[in-house]
Amino acid sequence: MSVTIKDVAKLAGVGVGTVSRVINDEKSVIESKRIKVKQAMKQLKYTPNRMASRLRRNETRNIALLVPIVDHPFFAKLAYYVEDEADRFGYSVILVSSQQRVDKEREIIERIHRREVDGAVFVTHYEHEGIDLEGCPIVSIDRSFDGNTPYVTSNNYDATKDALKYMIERGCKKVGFLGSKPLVKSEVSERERAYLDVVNEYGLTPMIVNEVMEHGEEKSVATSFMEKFGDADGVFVSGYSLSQVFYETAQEMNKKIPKDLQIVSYDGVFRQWHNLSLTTVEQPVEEMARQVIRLLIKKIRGEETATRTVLTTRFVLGKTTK
Amino acid sequence: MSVTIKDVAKLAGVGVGTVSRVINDEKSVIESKRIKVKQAMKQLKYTPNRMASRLRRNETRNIALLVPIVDHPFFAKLAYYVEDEADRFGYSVILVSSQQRVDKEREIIERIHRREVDGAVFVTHYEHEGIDLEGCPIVSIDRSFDGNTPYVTSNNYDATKDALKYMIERGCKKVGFLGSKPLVKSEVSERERAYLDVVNEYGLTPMIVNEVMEHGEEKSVATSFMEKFGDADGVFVSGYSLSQVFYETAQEMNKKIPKDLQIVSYDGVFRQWHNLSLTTVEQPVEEMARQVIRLLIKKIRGEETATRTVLTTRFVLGKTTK
DNA sequence: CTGAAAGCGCTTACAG
DNA sequence: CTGAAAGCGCTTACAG
Repeated sequence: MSVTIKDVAKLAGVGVGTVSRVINDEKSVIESKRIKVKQAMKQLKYTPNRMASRLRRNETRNIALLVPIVDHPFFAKLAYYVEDEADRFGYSVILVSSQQRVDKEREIIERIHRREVDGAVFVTHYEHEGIDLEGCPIVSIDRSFDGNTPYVTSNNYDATKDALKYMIERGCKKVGFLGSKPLVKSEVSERERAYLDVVNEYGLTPMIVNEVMEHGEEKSVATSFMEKFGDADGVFVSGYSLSQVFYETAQEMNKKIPKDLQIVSYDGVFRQWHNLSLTTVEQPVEEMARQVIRLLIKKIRGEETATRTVLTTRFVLGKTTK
Repeated sequence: MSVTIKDVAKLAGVGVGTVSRVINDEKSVIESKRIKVKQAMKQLKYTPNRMASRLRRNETRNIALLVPIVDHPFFAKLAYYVEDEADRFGYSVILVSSQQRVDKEREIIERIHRREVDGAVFVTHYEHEGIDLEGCPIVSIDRSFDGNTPYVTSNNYDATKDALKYMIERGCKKVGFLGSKPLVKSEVSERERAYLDVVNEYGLTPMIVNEVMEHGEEKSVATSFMEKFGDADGVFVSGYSLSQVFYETAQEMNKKIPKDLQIVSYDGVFRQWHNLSLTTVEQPVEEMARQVIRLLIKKIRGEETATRTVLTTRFVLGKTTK
């Protein structure tokens, strides 16, 4: 029904191979034929059918981006740059929010097997047993998906340590750590390790709330921290949502910030989206996104890649530290 | 190289047609053969190649979502629900941020022609001449893309009118309107129309700043409003980013909110992302997303659809009105 | 440089 | 109910 390469070939008086070569800009085609073909294409309003060429070439030029939820500043920003970078390489991004659906990762892997996508970026944090990743181009953020997949992360340990020292320099005597524990082995855990080392180094008493947490439980977690450690004069909060909720909780409890309580957050790349100016260890989201895509494309092409790529955060002063 | 339907057929001792029927759950296949086929599939670790079936069936099961920028609360939320709803119908969403790239809409239409996607949701606002939309399943938000495409919108006029009346009831004598003018004919313009009608009805002096604005110009636009109409005691702000920036600007100018200046915003669905609690005409983003996908799928299937779908907003009181 | 032909891996009338 | 065959619209050795 629709116009195909055959119709063009017939009208131009050449073989289908030649038309194909013109479409794909192969220089081998002689100029006169090229012109004829182009004319025929225009005349017939021909557009190549990608499904066909993809089947032949066995590549989809699509990649999947799996995030826990797009409707979250960090992931939205990540999605934005992932799409932008992928686009530069001629890839499209299929967006998938795993939400709480544990099986979404399996599904994406299935999609790779089914040749719906060429590869995937995983930003979710579930654990799986016995997943077959043979020949599945996957890259990740903050953790190696299966101990083998390349991933991009930030300098969690050093940045946390520096931030904590800054707080201590600014007078904090009782510094706490508030976070949500990753479900899997993740570089995010380095933040707690840094905290423990600092506490140790300065002879402080550890005040930690760092349990596995689901989206939506921020408020109760923040509250429980304040109940346990209401006398903290400084808190390092790991994670954007948690930081925000914690800030609000502290305010509701009439804490003077930063006078009585200083707060530093890891993740706060979103100053433009809220008017609360947290002092923040800012992750280089854009660079993380671009790197992760470059890694993925290398994997798709079968090239060697680094397993661990560490990018540097930036310490940004806001109004929650002295 | 990879295992195909032929290999399965051979191992199971049936024809490829039968294997295909098993894959697609056609009940016609006799149980004994079905079992054999399934066994063979498992044994060979067979996964059907989607590219092939898509070519045959001439459907990609992908749709494109074109937003100005995903890294924005409204669009992120929209993307989230669009993906969720599309998923229910077995469609995947290819995310595209148009950014300032005017030609992205054309590109998406090209992709439909090239059979990369089955259809598209447009949430961008550029104008095009002579685009051929014949047989292109496209749906939109807040405006009809070409006067023909179905779209989903909210009750802009009524909601704005109600909000303004609320402000007047709460004592506002000098109510202004701050917005960014849509580049194309859009239902968003109804907000300004409602404002003008209210001003007229109550015999007020119109105070309007509503020019075409690019992403990033919020601050200067907000400032220019305050310079022109510094004596306003109430402002209706159209748009999320603008509301937030305007609020900050007013605060910097030491306006007491809501005592001296009341603010109502159209769009503020993002209370969880910032701790600024604006009184807001809240758009039903989730419902808009779901409706837009259902419309699109109808179009893809060639069914009739309504051209204009209007959903109802909710007036949510925050701390910026008395 | 280029045409004819095989083939990518499915689906689907068709005939039985 | 099911097998053999045609065909979806391309790409790509192959031979010339």
